[in-house]
Amino acid sequence: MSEGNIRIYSTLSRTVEPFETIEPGVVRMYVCGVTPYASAHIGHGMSVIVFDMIRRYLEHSGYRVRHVQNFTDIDDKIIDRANREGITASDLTESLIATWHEETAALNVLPATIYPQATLEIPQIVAMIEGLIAKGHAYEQDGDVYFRVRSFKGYGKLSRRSVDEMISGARIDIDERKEDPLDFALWKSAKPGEPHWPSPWSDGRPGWHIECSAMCSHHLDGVVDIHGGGTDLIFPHHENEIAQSEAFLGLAPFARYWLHNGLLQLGGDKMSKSIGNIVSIRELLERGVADAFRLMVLQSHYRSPLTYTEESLMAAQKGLERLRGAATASAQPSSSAGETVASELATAVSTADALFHEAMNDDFDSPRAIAALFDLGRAINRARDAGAGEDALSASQERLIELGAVLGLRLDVAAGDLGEAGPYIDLLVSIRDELRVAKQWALSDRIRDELMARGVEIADGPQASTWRKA
RNA sequence: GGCGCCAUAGCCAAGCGGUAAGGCACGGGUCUGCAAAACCCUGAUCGGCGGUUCGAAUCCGCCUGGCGCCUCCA
Repeated sequence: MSEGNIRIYSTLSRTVEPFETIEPGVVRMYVCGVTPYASAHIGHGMSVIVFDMIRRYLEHSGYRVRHVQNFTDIDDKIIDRANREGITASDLTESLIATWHEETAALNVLPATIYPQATLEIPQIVAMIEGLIAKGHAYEQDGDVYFRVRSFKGYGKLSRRSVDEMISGARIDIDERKEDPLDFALWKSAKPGEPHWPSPWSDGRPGWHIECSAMCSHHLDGVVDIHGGGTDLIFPHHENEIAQSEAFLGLAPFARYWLHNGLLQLGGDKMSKSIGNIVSIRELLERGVADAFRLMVLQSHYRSPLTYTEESLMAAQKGLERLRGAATASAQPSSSAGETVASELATAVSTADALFHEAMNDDFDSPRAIAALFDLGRAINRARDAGAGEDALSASQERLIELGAVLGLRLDVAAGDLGEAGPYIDLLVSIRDELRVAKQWALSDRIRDELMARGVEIADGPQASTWRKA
């Protein structure tokens, strides 16, 4: 295993650093989840796939991963949407959270260890705010509580900006109740009709940011190894989390490695709910291209932005089929290859294995790792064509499938799962084989074409034909 | 205005100091009754201009063109 050899780029240092965990063999990973107020789009899908890949590789490398992904299940947008639909905020969020679990599972994302929700952690949040007030890092004002940004000397270290420069940016709300325009809300008193929870300052709700600090402390013992999210969260969200957590805990760094995935672009712009250029995860699932989407995402480095196009999705689909073909192809009936073929294949396996791990250890370079998988796939096909035996072939295919699984790619798919149609297709194909022996080309071609039109692809072998779901 | 990122073959995309991975598409070939799949062959000097270096796609500067963030955002 590769534990101890991994290097990770951290946004905090802007450099690649050796990965060392707080506790040996255990990774505490906190990834910012969604605010469930609308259905999830493929940008969320990309992020969740990226961190799933990272988590899988860490586990593959021998670590135990405590993976926490939160839901920020109370905020203005949730309240607005719930009011418009005439349901409660929690009805809305519970429904969307349930859907989230279904959809991410369908994307082959491993479940996080814990999925905390802001509204179920109010006591921890209140306690943290009290602690911040006690230490002079926060203050109450008419039932609201604000974080005193200038009381935290490290403010701006993640996003690399200084408080004085931020002042000049004219987009900061001037709020008379704040001591300083940069201060941000930790607790907001409820307006009439809004959901609220009791606190020493008012019946109200937590501000954005504080829930993540509180849940991190509660579920991962304060400091974490990896803290992740999209690049759009660097400022203000993660900057504010650092301020809150480090001010509260009185130690730094609160997170050792800050990982940020590049954003998915659509039509040249960032896909965003507010712009409205959305492709939902559901659409992807309904089309049956979830695995192709994962391959598309992982064929680009996680830190780079990625533009989603139909063309690149289809290219990934073809690539996926290629890998699956190599992973599941059967040996030729007349396998009589010499030892040269077997030993060349064995060499290809160990080469691919080494390249794969080398790439993944280098800041999770999945594109390079996948290139090694394609190389292995070619070597397998080649060996099969050269008449490699079942044993040599299946050993290498197992390795290909295992490495694919480390990335969450399902390469070991059954040749054709069309449910109850299977036996009937088998029948048609075997009749067609007899027609072919009788050189009844017109009829056999017709069967092939008709099946193809119904999503079944036939491949003629030397002995018999095989079929698979196209 | 501030902070930051990016620009590699038709498209997507690795590499980040020693003479360009991989995928898709295209073309040629092998195999096949014809196909499909598979396999083989074929394509780039890395946005532009300077500089550093024995040597740069990789480092520095300038320019051009994109993009993200600056309190909604994975």
